[in-house]
Amino acid sequence: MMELTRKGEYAIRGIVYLAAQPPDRVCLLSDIAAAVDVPATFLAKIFQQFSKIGLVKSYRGTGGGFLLGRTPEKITLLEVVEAVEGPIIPNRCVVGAGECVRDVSCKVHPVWKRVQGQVRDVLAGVTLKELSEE
Amino acid sequence: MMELTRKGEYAIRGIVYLAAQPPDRVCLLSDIAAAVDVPATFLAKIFQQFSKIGLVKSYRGTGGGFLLGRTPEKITLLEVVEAVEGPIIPNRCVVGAGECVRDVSCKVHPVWKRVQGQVRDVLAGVTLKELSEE
DNA sequence: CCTAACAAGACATTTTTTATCCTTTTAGGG
DNA sequence: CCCTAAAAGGATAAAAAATGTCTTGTTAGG
Ligand code: SF4
Ligand code: SF4
Repeated sequence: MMELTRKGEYAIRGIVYLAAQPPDRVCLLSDIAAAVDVPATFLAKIFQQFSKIGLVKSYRGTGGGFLLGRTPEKITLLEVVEAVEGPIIPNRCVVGAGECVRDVSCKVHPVWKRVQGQVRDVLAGVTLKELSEE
Repeated sequence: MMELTRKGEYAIRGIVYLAAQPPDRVCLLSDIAAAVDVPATFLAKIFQQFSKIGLVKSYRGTGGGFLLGRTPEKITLLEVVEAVEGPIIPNRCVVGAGECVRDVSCKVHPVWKRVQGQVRDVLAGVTLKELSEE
């Protein structure tokens, strides 16, 4: 239960690698993939998701590649994870009202809310800066 | 990410229902299943898992059924969840050393440890007693 | 020995994960 | 203007996990 998928793990490895590079070094996807040992085609999909929400900037054509969208200290692990895995949902009832008919009186419901909060807090408390320093 | 499966949700609903019954009322699986709206055959599998580790006691034959293995205040939500979902594993590297070749120097690794700890703490802090009181 | 009830294992279906491939778009350089 | 580099996007496929069903076996009571 509660396991990060490979996609999530790959996403983190990829963007942490990017964060560890000199600030304006444009990185090729193929280089990142090789460095962090992830299938290049799969990492491509991941970085496309990053790109759409501005976590990374992408440049096409010769001399193209990827750059971090913001400075590493402004990107949290929570953002990275949620970018590819979607929101942190320990149980479907935390999505919103109406997901479960029992949620009004359910005693378990608030527990999942608490779990969600704790996980989010931990992940939001870590930035790419800390993760990329050696 | 991090979503409880139906199995886990069903497990909780089933055992919370059992905890809400009078202490020595033997409950039929079919009754529990109907009460908590879970497919009876699926719930059977779940209760078999509970039974193996003593979370519930089972009796076969006429007049048989299920009883809670311990008093509700001695059973935590963590036990229930782990009984059917396995241990709380936010990322495979928290399973143990050697799961990931990078774990020695990895900065992300301790974050997952922290997540694991927080989730376990929340779930371990809730007992069936609290969940079954109205 | 007949019936009630759980146990156990095999099987089937659906969904999710984990990719791969192909075509398109964008950009730079000669 | 073409050629090449590189990312974007979409379709597809294989593998794994989740979700559930079915059949048969076991245990106990009457
Ligand atoms: S925890 Fe309660 S509210 Fe949430 S899905 Fe389960 S029954 Fe519904
Ligand atoms: S977080 Fe680090 S140690 Fe854990 S699986 Fe990822 S790379 Fe390996």
